[in-house]
Amino acid sequence: MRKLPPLNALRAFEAAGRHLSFSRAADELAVTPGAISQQMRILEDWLGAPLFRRDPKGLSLTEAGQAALPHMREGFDRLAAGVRLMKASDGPCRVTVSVAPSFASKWLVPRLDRFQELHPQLDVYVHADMNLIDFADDDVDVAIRFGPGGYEGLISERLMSETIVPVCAPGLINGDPPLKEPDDLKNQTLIHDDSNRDGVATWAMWLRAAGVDCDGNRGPRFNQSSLVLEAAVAGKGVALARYALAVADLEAARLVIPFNYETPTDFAYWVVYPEAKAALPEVASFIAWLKAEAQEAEPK
Amino acid sequence: MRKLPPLNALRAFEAAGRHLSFSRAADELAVTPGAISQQMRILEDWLGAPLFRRDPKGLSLTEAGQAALPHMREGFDRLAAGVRLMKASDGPCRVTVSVAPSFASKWLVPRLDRFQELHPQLDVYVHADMNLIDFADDDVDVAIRFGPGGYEGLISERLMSETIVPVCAPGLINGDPPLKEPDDLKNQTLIHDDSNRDGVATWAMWLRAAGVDCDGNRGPRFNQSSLVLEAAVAGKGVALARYALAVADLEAARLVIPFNYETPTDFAYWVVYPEAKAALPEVASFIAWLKAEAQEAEPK
DNA sequence: ACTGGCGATTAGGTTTCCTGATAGATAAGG
DNA sequence: CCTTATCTATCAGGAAACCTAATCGCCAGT
Repeated sequence: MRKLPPLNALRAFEAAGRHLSFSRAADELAVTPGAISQQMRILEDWLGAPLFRRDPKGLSLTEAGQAALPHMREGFDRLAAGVRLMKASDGPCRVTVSVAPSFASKWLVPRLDRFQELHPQLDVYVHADMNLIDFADDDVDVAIRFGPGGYEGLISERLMSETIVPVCAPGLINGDPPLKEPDDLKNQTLIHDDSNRDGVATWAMWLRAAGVDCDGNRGPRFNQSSLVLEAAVAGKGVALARYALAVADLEAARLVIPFNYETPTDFAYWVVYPEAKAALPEVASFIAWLKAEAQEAEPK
Repeated sequence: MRKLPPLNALRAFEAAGRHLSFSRAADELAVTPGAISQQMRILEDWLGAPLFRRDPKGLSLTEAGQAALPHMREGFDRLAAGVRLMKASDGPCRVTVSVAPSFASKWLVPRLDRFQELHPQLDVYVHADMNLIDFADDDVDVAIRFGPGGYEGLISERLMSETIVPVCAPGLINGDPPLKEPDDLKNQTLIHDDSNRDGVATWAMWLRAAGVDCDGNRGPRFNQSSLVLEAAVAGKGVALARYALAVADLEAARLVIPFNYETPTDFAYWVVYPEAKAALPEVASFIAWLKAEAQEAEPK
């Protein structure tokens, strides 16, 4: 016989432990901080053991709390997934996907209508955001991320790998000055992408690898890859682009690769989602479609 | 932002769905049936969809309810596992194992002191029961079962395979009448084990396979394998035994195998437990130990 | 037709939970 | 040093959730 403490106290603990703050937990659950404080006292009394250390400088979890927190998260995730299954919902239902703005505009959105065709009853809500999202906070079903993979407590499935290529507007190739070989980059404006985290090629790295002796820090910088590409399309200079993002512009001849000097990267695109979300048919459909699209796009 | 219905209603649903009876759910949760009924109404109102079909002939789940139920079970399992982790408990803690009485007495209990040596701080509670148990109802962490495997919604790991052999007290071999070959069984008392489900060799099946023409239904019957073995030790006749259960008596020469005619069976011993239980260190230790012991015992 | 088992329903009481106010403690800023 | 902001703890009172007890209707098996 399963004996559980008051369930609301568990939910409060899950939120408080995740935020490491009673106030933010209270905010999330739409109650006052006092309520959370009381619930935690009740829970700790029930257990006979403390869950939080109330240090003057902030809250932290005891070992017991630390150990239990992931299970609480996973447990409530499961319940939430179950609840969504209950809402029979012959009506339209929604999949929310969190994705970086550039990947959304350059890769995902152009393909979305194909998903709509396959699943007319499903609405996709694209939540474009630079930051990693918290699946418990925001109402996000699945995320697409570019990085090294291996996201803690979540299922990560590799979508596609990526390579870095230089791109520019076609006019620059035979312009004045011309752009025929890497050394010509010394005379070009370099456009920089600051959105990439460590581990992805920068101009400085690329130039060094290509043997071009030149300061790779000149030129305009953008914090979104899509802006970088649009600047390149507008002929503002030469950019280092992630191939998957540039491919549409390359195929439309709005961009060209001046010289083929690919830099593969260990980073890849990943679909990331909490285990419990896979139980929702609409989410499962979307993930399956994503993987199929990526498969098709991958061989280039 | 995760929006959940009243958690108590979900718990009530999980119990009601599992029992397919409001009364039994009420019993389990120690409330009145009316309370369950109300909770279900609240939940269905909240969802805007029915979860149960109230047929005159009994309760059944709607499709939505059916789909959601396993998630509720799993969700509460996770929460329960988390709660157990909270109770830091440097004190002694307990692993409850459900096992058939014969296997308990003939295999598990003789080895338990070795587990105690390895984990002195852990207490093992052996819950011997013929029936399959319900992990949610009873407070059982892990079960050992003899059968075909593949238990729904639970993790099943194969412990060891099994073979069926005839056994008897040593004195019967050269007794009067003697017991030298299968045909001599016509003159012996056959002891029957009724505890085995379909698919495990009976005397009738064994005699037919061995080409002995004889009615295999004579003789005393027991509903527990351990009683069968003890009758054989006492010289009451010849029994068909599961090797794993008889091995201790064979090694001690209280029993012998009159002629080697093994019958392998597709059934095997399995450790079975809910996924969430694996998170508990004491349960994980016990399962690991079980598998190691079985490994050692298996080669015979 | 009677009886027992099961679920639905209602009114009313009990427990749980939350609020709002208050206090203490800390850190940043003037 | 004092102010302000932020955070948690605590308490009393009230709101909301929850449960009981009693009753009804329905069916099945005496």
